[in-house]
Amino acid sequence: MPSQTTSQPSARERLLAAADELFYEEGVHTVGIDRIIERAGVAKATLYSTYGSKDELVRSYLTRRHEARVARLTGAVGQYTDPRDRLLAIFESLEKTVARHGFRGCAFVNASAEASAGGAVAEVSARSRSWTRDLFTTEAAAAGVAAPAALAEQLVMLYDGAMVAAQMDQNPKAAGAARVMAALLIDTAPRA
Amino acid sequence: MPSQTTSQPSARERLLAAADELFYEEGVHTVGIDRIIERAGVAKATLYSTYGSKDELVRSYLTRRHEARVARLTGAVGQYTDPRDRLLAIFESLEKTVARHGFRGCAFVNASAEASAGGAVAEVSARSRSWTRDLFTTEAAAAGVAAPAALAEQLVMLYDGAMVAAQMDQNPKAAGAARVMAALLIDTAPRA
DNA sequence: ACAATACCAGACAGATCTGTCTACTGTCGG
DNA sequence: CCGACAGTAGACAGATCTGTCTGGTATTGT
Repeated sequence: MPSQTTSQPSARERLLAAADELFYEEGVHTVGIDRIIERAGVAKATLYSTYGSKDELVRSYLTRRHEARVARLTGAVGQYTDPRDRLLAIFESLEKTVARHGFRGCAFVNASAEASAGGAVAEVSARSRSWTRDLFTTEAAAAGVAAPAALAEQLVMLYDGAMVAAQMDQNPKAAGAARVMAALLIDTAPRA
Repeated sequence: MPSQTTSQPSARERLLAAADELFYEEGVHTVGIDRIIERAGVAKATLYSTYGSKDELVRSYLTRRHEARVARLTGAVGQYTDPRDRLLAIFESLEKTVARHGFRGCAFVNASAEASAGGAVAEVSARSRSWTRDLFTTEAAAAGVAAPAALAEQLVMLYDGAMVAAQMDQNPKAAGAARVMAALLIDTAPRA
């Protein structure tokens, strides 16, 4: 049980918050352990007794990013009942995400760019992408389209493309353009 | 003038070829100078007398990638005369690209994920993306659409999204799905 | 009161990375 | 024939990175 007399969060949480900011802003490889413990205000030994290795901290960072995405998207989708609205809500949420100050693209794509093929990064990324695709597939099926998996594949591509455009071209309006394309695809998709 | 008595390419070209392979496969930050000179069969001093720094080698690597893209896409587009075919030819070319063994996503997106904001990577990436967007815009205008820049923005997003999907989901068929979506967008875009 | 726990500060080892420097080798033009 | 040049091999400096270890401090449960 961590001490909670002070109002500060536990060392574990401070470490994860510092890692989240620094890894996302500057890249997993660029940011060293020393930068993280300095920002977290935590001793190096505490990091290693808590997370064991940098690789495990990276895994926790991506897992946290995934959980944040799940919360964001399920919250957005849950605001509506109409299946078409629920699908478009994902893109509305994306519009807010890419407009946030400090947006720097998809954490999973970025981390995968610097990680080796079979490691923790690939594993968590695959899980997160699979969850996202399933969300699209479920909602597409609820919308009554004939091939929900195919529509989901298209919408995921728009989702990814919008994040790349927002990051690389510093153009947050890309997400709105993706939403418009998504509406077109949803409305022209053959129904069962 | 480099010596050409042997059939080997110059040290400069061997270095660039080695850097291209290794940087793309494993990431700019992960691959050290020693790995590159070892694969190129070149002395370390030669690398530094030729390129000056690792950063300049990275810039040359990305410039080479950009030139390859220009050659690939202009070649693909040039096979057709009908504006619609010329636009779709870009996606046909993409289908071949992502199906190639060792495809690992967009070199510019990947390099940007590990580079700082204002450096050589950002500069070359911006130039390449601008060229690509202009290609789409020019062809969209030739196709007679009312808002060629807007259609180009959409098509670039599909282009990026397909590369992300092909890389992250190991799904080369994503590029074909992007081509189908592109055709829909081109055909439904308002004409002038 | 006291042992366990959680944490901090920082030295340290060992590896690795970029970039420089020295010394040597082969080739070619004049 | 010889000086200029391009390149090789590898030692080296200096920085940085991960991970370990020592020693000290404060809080907590019993």
